[in-house]
Amino acid sequence: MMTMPPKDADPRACSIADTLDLIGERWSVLVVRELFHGVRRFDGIARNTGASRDILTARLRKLEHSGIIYREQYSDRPARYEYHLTEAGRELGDVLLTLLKWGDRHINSDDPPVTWTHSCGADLVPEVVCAACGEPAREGAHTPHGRGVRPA
Amino acid sequence: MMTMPPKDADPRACSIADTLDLIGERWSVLVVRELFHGVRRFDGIARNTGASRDILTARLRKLEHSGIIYREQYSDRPARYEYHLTEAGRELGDVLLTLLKWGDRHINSDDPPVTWTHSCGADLVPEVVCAACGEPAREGAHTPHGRGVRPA
DNA sequence: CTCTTGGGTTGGAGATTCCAACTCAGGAGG
DNA sequence: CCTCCTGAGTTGGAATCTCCAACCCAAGAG
Repeated sequence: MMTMPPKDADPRACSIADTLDLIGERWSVLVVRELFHGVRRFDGIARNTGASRDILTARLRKLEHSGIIYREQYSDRPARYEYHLTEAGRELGDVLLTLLKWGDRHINSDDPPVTWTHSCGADLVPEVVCAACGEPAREGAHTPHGRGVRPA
Repeated sequence: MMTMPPKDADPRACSIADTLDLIGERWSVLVVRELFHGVRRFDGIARNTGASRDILTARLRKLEHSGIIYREQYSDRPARYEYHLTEAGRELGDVLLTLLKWGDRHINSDDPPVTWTHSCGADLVPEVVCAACGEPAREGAHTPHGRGVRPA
């Protein structure tokens, strides 16, 4: 049976919530992280994330059904698979980068565990900007519109 | 008792994982979302997220201990509180925006439930760029460095 | 004097997650 | 031939977490 929200709840229509329905369970984001690191096989993903194997199986199936990853057979008899990101999965890189930046600033400011070199040569510091004007997005985001908005 | 990883696991040192330890449980991100929408009180957050009240209490306490939110008393007798984002909490806005963008593109492409107007006048489309060169961050992120990196 | 609002706490049921152990198939070493 | 190792899972049972309605208390409204 699907779990239903409490009787008096009225959840906001929201793409954040919808996205978390796909990747919000424990381990899912770390699975995607491993694929970005180029780790493509079950055992490697299990080891590097810390997920138990049964749960990892469930997460991989769900990510596959959600169109975020696909698996490719690289051996029959016995069947062996590698996992890959789809284009939609690769676009989750933006989410991972903002999570990484926050943790680097607020938890590991003394010693960031992983840094990425950007193609421009600099150590990558991701910044979220408005596509229209190029200014930082967060501070200038005002007045939400749409059916997900509530009358205060 | 804290849950321990499986015996054969060797989790990667990673700011993404560390950040998810703070906000990765169900409802936490949606609580932060509500604070960005200006909803500051327990009942409103419960209604708009769909979280049950006991779990919401636990999440609010954890977010508070993590330095992401703080609560301010606006009434004694009976004690009543409003929740607010700290500066660290406000910086999670970048994470929310990338989650929002992904869901808008891949789940709700026909009808995004909430859009934000940016201070420049345009509808906000968040983009993640390299702070050094201004080019998109994701495609150009190569060769990770640091103790969180594994030998393939 | 009852109802509503606000901010929780409690109890018990049900769902999820944990982890070790097991499977099956092929290849390597001895 | 016999055993170990790798890969990709499955299975069982225990521990943990989540759900949700019901309860609590205090103040204000009708």
